[in-house]
Amino acid sequence: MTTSGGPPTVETIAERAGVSIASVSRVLNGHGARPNTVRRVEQAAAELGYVPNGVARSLKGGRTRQLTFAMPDVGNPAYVSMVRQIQAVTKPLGYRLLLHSTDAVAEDELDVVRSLADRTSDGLILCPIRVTDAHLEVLARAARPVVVIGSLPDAAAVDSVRADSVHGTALAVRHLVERGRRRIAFINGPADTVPGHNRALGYRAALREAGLTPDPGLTVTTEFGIEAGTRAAHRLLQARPDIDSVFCANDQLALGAAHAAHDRGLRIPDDLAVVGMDDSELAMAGQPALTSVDLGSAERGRLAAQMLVARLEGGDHPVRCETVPPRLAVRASTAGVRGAAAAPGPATADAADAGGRVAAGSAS
Amino acid sequence: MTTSGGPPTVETIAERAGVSIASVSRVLNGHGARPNTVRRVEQAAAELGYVPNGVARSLKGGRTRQLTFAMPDVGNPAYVSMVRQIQAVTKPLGYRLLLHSTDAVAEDELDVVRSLADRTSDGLILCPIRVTDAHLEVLARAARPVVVIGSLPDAAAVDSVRADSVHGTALAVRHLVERGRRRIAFINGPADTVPGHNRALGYRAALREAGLTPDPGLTVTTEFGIEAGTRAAHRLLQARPDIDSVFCANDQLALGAAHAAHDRGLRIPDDLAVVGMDDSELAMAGQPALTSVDLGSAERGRLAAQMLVARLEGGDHPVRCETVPPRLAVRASTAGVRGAAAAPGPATADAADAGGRVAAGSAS
DNA sequence: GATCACTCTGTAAACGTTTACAGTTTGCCG
DNA sequence: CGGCAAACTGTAAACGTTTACAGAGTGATC
Repeated sequence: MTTSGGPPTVETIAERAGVSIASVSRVLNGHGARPNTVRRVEQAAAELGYVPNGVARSLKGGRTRQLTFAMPDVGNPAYVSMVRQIQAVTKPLGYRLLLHSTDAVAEDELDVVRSLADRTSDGLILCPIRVTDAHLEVLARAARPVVVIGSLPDAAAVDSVRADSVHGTALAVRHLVERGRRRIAFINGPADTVPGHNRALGYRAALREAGLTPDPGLTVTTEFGIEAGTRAAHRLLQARPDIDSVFCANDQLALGAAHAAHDRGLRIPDDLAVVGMDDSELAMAGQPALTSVDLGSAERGRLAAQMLVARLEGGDHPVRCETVPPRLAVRASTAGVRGAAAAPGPATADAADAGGRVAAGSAS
Repeated sequence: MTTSGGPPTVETIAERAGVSIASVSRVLNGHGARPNTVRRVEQAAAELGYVPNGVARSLKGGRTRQLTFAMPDVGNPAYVSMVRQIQAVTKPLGYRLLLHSTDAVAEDELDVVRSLADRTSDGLILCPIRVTDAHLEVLARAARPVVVIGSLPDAAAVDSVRADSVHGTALAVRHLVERGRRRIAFINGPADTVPGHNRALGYRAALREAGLTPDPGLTVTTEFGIEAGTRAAHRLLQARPDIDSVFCANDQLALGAAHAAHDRGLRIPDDLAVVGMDDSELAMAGQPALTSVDLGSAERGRLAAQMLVARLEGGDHPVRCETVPPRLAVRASTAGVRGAAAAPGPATADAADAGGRVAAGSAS
């Protein structure tokens, strides 16, 4: 007999039901058959516990119903929340999700895009650490649709979703100004990255907008990490004890800064207001809880997934480039008004609770 | 011409190189050919940018080189560190990783196992929320190798890796006892889970082992979360102000408890020692940093991946069931010796720094 | 009862690869 | 230069599915 050891196939079912493999396929895909045929095929399939081979299906159908998400670091909470949202969009649609950690090496990023040519994945969501010319070249030839999370030159014919670090930073600085702070320090992450550069831009712009002169002595850059934040804050506070607030490039740094303040006997927010970035769980871990800029990681993931699916299932449409507006989660670390000189508009003291309310920010 | 619009295939290459598709395949897989043939095929492939179709390969080869990792929640740091380790093991071996979030619904877990029959994945690492009879049944029929991260009945013929919550908890309690604490409270997570139950077991056992009588009034259970921890700790400290230390079922609860202590003007570790569990970044977020039990999430992920790969590539071997021993990361939240009556051995005061040193625990 | 339209079914090809087998070439040796 | 072994090459089948096409069956209608 042809139906030997292995798992059942259409052929096994066909034999058992006494029909052809075409009928088996049709019944199983609901393409219409005589009731009698339907019954026999379904019974045979049920008895043998038949499950169609997905690989064969993919080969015939020309698509795998698999999507790939490639990002620098699985551990980073920002990417974790992207994964969660991507799942939320794609799982109900029956897509499987392949996870690829590039470990922040550019060549690995290029390889992921190139490997789309092996037809293993129907589409890709890519978070490049930095976009080089090589990226653009490879993206232009990509064998499958790609959505990039990050900034791309306008010329690139690739869908993308970007955060807005400039306005996100400005949002934080403006908030501190409204709370009456004037000597606003800035602990930045590595400055040689696009977001790092943009944060510096937003910081200076927002200060000037508020009529304040950016003071180079109030900015330090450091690698990311809680302890790095503590060290940087100590350095700042040592050199410039007059600082009344600090904005940090992520929540790790902010929490570290809060620790430093505590070590020095400074009270938050009375003596030092602290604002972080990412609105991760670490912001809630502060005591008091930290105000934090949410650059919309979750939203970016959701959007990217939707755009990719639209590319796959919808017809043709022009290249999309979306910018997710930053939001500010206001918490106790910036509560209270020290000086009211700044904001002549309606008082903002009612926003001083720790409830984590959120204010929309502007997008470019 | 047969080579039309689509991407190049072996046939396209064969035509261009003037050889048969068999030769193309052989050259590309290094199975030996005349130098002249090799040269022509390689040139043709390079010129056309040929990439073999992975789906067709999988169909012919009977394996996809894809593995699936299924867990309840992508956001949970414990699973995140598992993902990272699994990647670390499988990526160098050329496996792709499919991520499946079951959202903690049992039926979804069963479906993942069942869907192994579609041949889309070569193997599965499953983290079930709880193992039911239905799980065992489905696992017994699994079409591909499965490694379960979690506890399985001995009878199950499935590879598994388990944590040891009992000894992990005991490790924490013993540490507190050594530090001179006597009224050791316990904030547990949901008690109707296997780990929740095991923690309760370990807690009582370790107390008795130290000659202390477990006091039901010193244990509370709550859902997980920082704020839940704060509330639970307030309740405990209100009712029993004599408490001198608290062990919490995860770092969120521990951090919340630390906040509560701070609110009440208690100093850590002097007035209240705090120990958490999972050794996540939150433990470092405490001020002072929190001592925490590491149940070995990373190690479990690594082991599970290795076991799965061994099952796939190695020959047959008996079912393995590994238990990962817990470790204690000692930090400042348990520093200092208040009473020396407990540990008559060498003083342990040198472990009182915040350096996060790690002590091995016992495994069953 | 013959014709027709219609539905259902089976055969075979296709997706793109690898590989068993048989056939061809090559080089070597006597 | 003939014979032989070894190395290489091509044809065809196989993996398991879906589907175009043609053929067979069904029922309705005249």
